[in-house]
Parts: sequence; structure tokens; C-alpha cells
Amino acid sequence: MFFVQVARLEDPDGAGREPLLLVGGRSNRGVITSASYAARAFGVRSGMPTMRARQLCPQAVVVPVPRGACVERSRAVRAVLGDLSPVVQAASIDEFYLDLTGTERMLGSEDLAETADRIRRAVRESTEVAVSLGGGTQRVVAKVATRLAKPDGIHVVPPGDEAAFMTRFRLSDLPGIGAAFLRQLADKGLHTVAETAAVERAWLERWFGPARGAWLWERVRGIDASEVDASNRRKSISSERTFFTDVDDDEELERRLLKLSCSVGQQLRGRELRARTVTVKIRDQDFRTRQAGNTLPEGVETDRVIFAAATALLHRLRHRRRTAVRLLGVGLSNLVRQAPSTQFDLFGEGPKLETERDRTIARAVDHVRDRYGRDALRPARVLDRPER
DNA sequence: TCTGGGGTCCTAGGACCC
DNA sequence: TCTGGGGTCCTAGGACCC
Repeated sequence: MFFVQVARLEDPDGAGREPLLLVGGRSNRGVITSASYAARAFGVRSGMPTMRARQLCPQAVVVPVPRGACVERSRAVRAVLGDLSPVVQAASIDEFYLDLTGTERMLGSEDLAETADRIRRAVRESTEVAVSLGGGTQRVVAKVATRLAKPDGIHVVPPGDEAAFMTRFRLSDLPGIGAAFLRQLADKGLHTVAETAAVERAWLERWFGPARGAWLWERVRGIDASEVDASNRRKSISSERTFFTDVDDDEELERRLLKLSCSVGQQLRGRELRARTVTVKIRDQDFRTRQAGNTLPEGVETDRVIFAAATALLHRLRHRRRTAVRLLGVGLSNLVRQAPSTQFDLFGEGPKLETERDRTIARAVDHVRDRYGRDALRPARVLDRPER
């Protein structure tokens, strides 16, 4: 419900008054990001193509995702949680894990359900966002309990009740079990947690491999030793776009690639990071998805170098298969901190991918855009076109 | 009904090193 | 003339999550 809530808070007189509200899917080729509960009653689900959603619920109003506002509200929620829990992990824009281990003395006589409700109310009061909380001694238990807490409630599973609690769910309710695994499970006649918990561990390991079998055996019993990781380190930054109509022209693709490269570059610099790996992703008109990546000897941060690497990768992908392109994306990974290199080069300055001048220019452009808007400065042409 | 955009994690094969 | 065993890093693809 997060996206629906934010859309309503941002536009109280418009989206805020629409009971049947769909967020996302602004183009004819898009999907629904989130639907209000009233719209879900018509069978609309997130991830559903917009065309299909409109058919199921023609009266519904569709509004775009308020991206910036969602990021802001998410940060606000995160800040409140950080005040109430020693360990907070952001699992996505609208989902957080709290580890309250060690707070028993501080909480005194308050039981877990009271704590959960206090957190829920505190978030509501300072951010206007309604959240649901699930609680338990194991991560998977807390996660699944959240389902029962929705909307805007709490559900705490007492210690010792984990295995019994899990038996009410279908395997499709468990995190980490998606469409592919569900098909494999159905082949063995398994659809529910209860059915699976009755199968011996050795059989699960034989059917699904030792690692997955053991994992499944534990999950259906509510066993999950994974820790809440509060480090919250970003591992990749990417930007991709599905075109309104497929694009087959190389120059047009390069123009789109330039915009995407600038977008990820700016995000990268905003986080004071550099990237060693640049990846280009293509989805062909027949929905085949391909990607090519290149890991550079040092971290880079300028649009110029990112775009140069991306262009070479785009040509490699187009050379392998040349059909109309539905989606184009640029990704950055292998992220390293933006600290200036302090290591001395034994043999003098080697060839550098980008110079200090490149970086200064890129940051100056960022400043201008921050102050005067994104279109205040734009690339005038495609630079550094390699030989073809 | 014709399939978004942002991510994380895992696997398998190959290059390369000692 | 044919060939080990340990390891790291990179690449591509895929499953999965919200």
C-alpha cells in the first residue's frame, strides 16, 4: 500500500479522494505498481499489465508513481525506526527489518505486541504513513506474520509457536519461493507448508539439491538464522527504460544510452561512489533479455567514461543479435568509495581512464543541475563514438 | 492480458595465478 | 608429452523481492 498512500498524501484532493486508485503503469506498455484495497477487490494486483487492470476495474483512476516523494517518506520512516530500534535494515523502499535483541531491559514490562504497536503509532504520527508490523524470533516468521498484520496492524508470534504458525501458509506465501521453485514443488505434489513439513529432509535434499532442500526444510519450520544486516551498503545503481515503441536505430539507441548513462552517473556521484563495472541490458522486441558487462581496472564516476564503456557494450550486444529493442538499461556495480587515490605509482603515471579534470567538470554539472533543474545543462551530442 | 523499474543473491564456466 | 590442486576474479544468466 506504500505507493498508494504516498500518492494520496501528495495529492489529497485528487488521488486522495479516489477509492479506486492504481499507481504506476502510465504507458500502454506498463504494469501496475500498486493498487488500493478497493481496486484489489476487482482482482487487480501489482505487477499486472495496465491494460489488464483497466479491464478488470475500468472505473479506477491511474496515477504515476510519485518517485521522489516515495524516497522522502521512506527515509522519514527509516529515521523513526532508527530512533526506536538499535538495528534497522532497509530491505526495500517500503520494508524494514528491526532487531530488538538486547532491548529487553530497556523495554521493561512492555510485551512485544505493545512494543510493535508503539512503533506503528510512532511511524504514523511523524510520517503519516500507515505501516504493518510482524514479529517473531526468526526472520522468516516475522516476515510472514506481517501478511496477517495488514493493513495497518500488528501480528506477533510468541516464542515456541514458530513451527505451528507456519503450517497455515501456502508455499507461495514464503519469501524466497517464486514461480520457478513453485513449479518444481508442484511436480512433487507440494503446495502447502504443512505438506512439505511432513516430508523427510533427505527427500527434500534429493529432489531440490542439498542446499535448497535443507533451506526449504528449515523455512517450513520457521527456522531462519539469517541476521538483520544494518550496514545498508548499496551494491549497484541502475536505470532502464521501456520505450513507448520498439527502437531499431543505432543512433537513437545511443541517444537513449547517453541519457541513461548520465542518470546513473549523477546518482553515483551523489553517493560519493565510483563504479568499476558497467553493464548494458537490452530487452529485444521478442522479450529476450540480454546483458553485457565490463569491469574496468579502476573505479570511474564521470558520464563521459561511463557512456564510452556503455557504448562499446551496446555495440557488442547489437552485433550478436540485431532486432528491434524494447528496453535499454545501464547498470553500475562493483562500487568503491570516491576517496582520492593515495597509492603511489611505482613507474610513474599510468594511463588513466578519467582525469581529475573530467571529475571536476562532472561535479560542476551536477551542481548546476541541482540548482537550476535537470535540463539546465544537457549533452549536446554523442561523444567519443568508437570506430565501427 | 503481453509482460516496469529498482534492487540482491546465486551459479557455472573460463581465464589466470602460484 | 600430458597434466594437479588450490585459489581469485570476471561474465552471463536467472531466480527472486517489492
